[in-house]
Amino acid sequence: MADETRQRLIDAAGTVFAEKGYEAASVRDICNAASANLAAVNYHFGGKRELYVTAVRHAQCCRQEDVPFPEYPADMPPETRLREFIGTMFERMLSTNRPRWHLEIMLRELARPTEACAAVVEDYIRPMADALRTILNELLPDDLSVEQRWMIGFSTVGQVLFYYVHQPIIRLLTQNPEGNTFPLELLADHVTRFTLAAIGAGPPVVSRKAAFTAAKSEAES
Amino acid sequence: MADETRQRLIDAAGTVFAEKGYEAASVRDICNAASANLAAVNYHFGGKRELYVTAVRHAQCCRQEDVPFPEYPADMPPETRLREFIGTMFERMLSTNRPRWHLEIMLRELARPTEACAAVVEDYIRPMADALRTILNELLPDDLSVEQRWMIGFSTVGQVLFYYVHQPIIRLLTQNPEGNTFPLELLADHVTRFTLAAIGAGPPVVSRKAAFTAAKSEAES
Amino acid sequence: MADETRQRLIDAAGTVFAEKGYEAASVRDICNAASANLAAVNYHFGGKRELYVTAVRHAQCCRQEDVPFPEYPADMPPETRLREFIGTMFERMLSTNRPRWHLEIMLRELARPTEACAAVVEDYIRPMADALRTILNELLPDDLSVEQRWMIGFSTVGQVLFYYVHQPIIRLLTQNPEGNTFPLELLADHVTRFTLAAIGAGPPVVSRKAAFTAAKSEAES
Amino acid sequence: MADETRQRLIDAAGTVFAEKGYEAASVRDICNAASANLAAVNYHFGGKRELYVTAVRHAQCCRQEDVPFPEYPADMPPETRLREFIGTMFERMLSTNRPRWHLEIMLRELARPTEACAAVVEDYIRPMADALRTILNELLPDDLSVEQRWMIGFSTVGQVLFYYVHQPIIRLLTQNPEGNTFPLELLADHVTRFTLAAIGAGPPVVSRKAAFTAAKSEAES
DNA sequence: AATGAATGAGCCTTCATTCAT
DNA sequence: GATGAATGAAGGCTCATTCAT
Repeated sequence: MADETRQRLIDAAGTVFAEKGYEAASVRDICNAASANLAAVNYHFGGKRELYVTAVRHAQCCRQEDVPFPEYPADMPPETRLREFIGTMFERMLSTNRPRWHLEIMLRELARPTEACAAVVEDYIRPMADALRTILNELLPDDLSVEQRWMIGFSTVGQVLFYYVHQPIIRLLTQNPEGNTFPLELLADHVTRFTLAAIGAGPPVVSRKAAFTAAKSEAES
Repeated sequence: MADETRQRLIDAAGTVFAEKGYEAASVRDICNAASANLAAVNYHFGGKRELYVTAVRHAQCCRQEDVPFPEYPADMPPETRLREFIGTMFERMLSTNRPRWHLEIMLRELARPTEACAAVVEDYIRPMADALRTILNELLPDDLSVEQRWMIGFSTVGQVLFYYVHQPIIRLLTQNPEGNTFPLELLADHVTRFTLAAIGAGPPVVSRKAAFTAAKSEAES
Repeated sequence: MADETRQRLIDAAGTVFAEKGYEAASVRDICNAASANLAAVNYHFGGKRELYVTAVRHAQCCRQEDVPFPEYPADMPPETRLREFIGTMFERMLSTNRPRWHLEIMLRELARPTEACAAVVEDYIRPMADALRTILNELLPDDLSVEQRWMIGFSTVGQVLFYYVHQPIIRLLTQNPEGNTFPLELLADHVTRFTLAAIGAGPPVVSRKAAFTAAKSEAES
Repeated sequence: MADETRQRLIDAAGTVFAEKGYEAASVRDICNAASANLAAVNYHFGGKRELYVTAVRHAQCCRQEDVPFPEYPADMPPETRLREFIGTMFERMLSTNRPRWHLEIMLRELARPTEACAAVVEDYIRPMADALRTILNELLPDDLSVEQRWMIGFSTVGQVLFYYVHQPIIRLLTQNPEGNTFPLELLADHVTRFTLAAIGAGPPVVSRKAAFTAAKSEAES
């Protein structure tokens, strides 16, 4: 019963924190949502802040289990692995199968970090970053500087995250007030091709010979 | 004196709201920061919420004046104009000349929209989106679907925004706890080249013939 | 213009005070209702309290002018004059011709007296009491004590006031939620006859030989 | 301890509300008077308004228990029962044995009804009205209209209530600034006799043959 | 003479927390 | 171990009032 209440509290906290943010969420709401006593939060966790940290930690654990990064076969080409990686990221973020709050609360944390942030980065983000770096290293020349590698990685995940973090703007801009504007697979394909082309590991995202070719030709002539 | 207090209040509100977020910011703090009376907020704006909206509106006005988009000469090639556009975005976001809160408060708004969001999008974001689209249209073939155009645009600005929104993660990941890890010009160059290469309008960001070439060769053989 | 604003302020104050009571009425509401500046109340009257007193004073003046007590012809029998007196009281109170607040504000004052009360009693109530006493004195024997005279007077006006002060209860009790349950003339007739009968100056309000007669007869037999 | 604080709060609220009225009474005052925490009101009652309603409800319960209407013996003549009824009313209202606020708060409610009023009327007033009607029915002929019965009842209780509601005027008029001007028993006797005489169920309140008799004689002659 | 700006005190309410049981 | 009662601090807001113009 003890752990049961504790767990209900964490789940409720996640939902409420994710929806309203840390400050606007009240322990009353959380306890009501968890059908728990008002004092239970302080009893089980010591306070609101600690409950928040616990909820964030819990979220990241769950998220990792939910949509784990695939184990790539040794012979899978890096382009395909990049596609898998990006596809998994999108799925983690935009998939509506699982409770949204697991991700929401983490991204909230990442955009406006609190004491729980460092742990999230180390336990959740850095593994992802490492996985991406491993893939990219296979696609990139060896003589790149560390900064360049970071920037290429950021350009990659920046594209993905944009669709999550700025979903509201996308909806307003495209005047598509409901639902995910673009199918997940389409997005994953696009970002993969965009990235591969940018690093010279694939064809441009647009089929026609574009301005660059023309410009280069001009310069050559 | 009338407008003076009002303005001091807006500035203080911006700072505090940007730093703590809407909920955690207290009218008392704002009034103290503005050396104004506690009741001044209600007198001048009608309430906390209205002050917030006013501050957001003010931020977007200022930001537009601070770092206006340049008027491009008619004969400037679109590649250069894209570089200018991205450079201006980075400057707007990461430049430390002006009070940070102007941008902070807007991005906060865009990630977690309130009633002030729609106005920001229409007045501030959409013009930027239009400017970008105009540039990209010159670089892209005519037969692209609307969705593809949006996605390419999002891939472009997504890279830029990542450096602002996820600054905390970048610092933690690169273990560079202070300052902007990368010089603005470097970032702008990178994103421009990344984007141009992705749409076939420029060379890859990495000089060496990368995996793609190899893969293509394999495929050709 | 000065006096004009002043007068508008008094009228608005009367309405608002009558409707909400002294505490619940705000100078803001009053100034808005009077289309006057927020500071006008303090400028013209010195403060909220003084405005209230002024409004009460004004109300009592107007009320007296509105429905003045008639000048009785010398030969009018006291029974008729009592009927006139009671009729005038009812008219003053329940007549809907004039703005209600003139009376409302005064009765509010009388039930829960403030500093304005004494003036109202002396200028408005006492003359009425004197008029009533004069009438009753003609109907009553000379050897009555002062207390008895007061009590008879109170029994008379108590009946009248009940219909005003406790109008809400009357509506609830008689389950007649709207309007004045009884016509003014009917009420005035009833109270007059009730009073006259009580002091032995008229027949009982009920025609039939009632219990008293029977009881007396029994006692006599 | 739980109910203890609650009760102290109700008592204090009653006193303060009765003295100052709903608006002018502050939760702070009430909590201080009850030696309770400022937040206790919201904790126990949910808010100021609810505390007020609770206090009114409590007042009416207590008042009924304090001075219950007597059970009349079957053979008690209706005149005596009327006297008992009026005496009880006066006792309920003017008796100084019990805290004044029980009644004050109820009469405040009845003169200026809020949401608590309907309950007071149904639970407290209507039983009294029924009791009075039962008594009067025995004294009145059967062919009276409903309106006439109501008016006679109102004339009766109007006399009684006048002494309570308009106590301040009575003191000012009779220039007797302190205490109850008239002994309760005297008042009850007076009102009873006044009423009985009015409905022809008793002798006039004044012994001497009054104007009516004279007038009647004149008319007869 | 009259007003827009500003003030400080006070309002009710909600908060996270603590404590006795 | 777990909870209902109670707390003190702080919240946003409205108030009547004052002041400089």
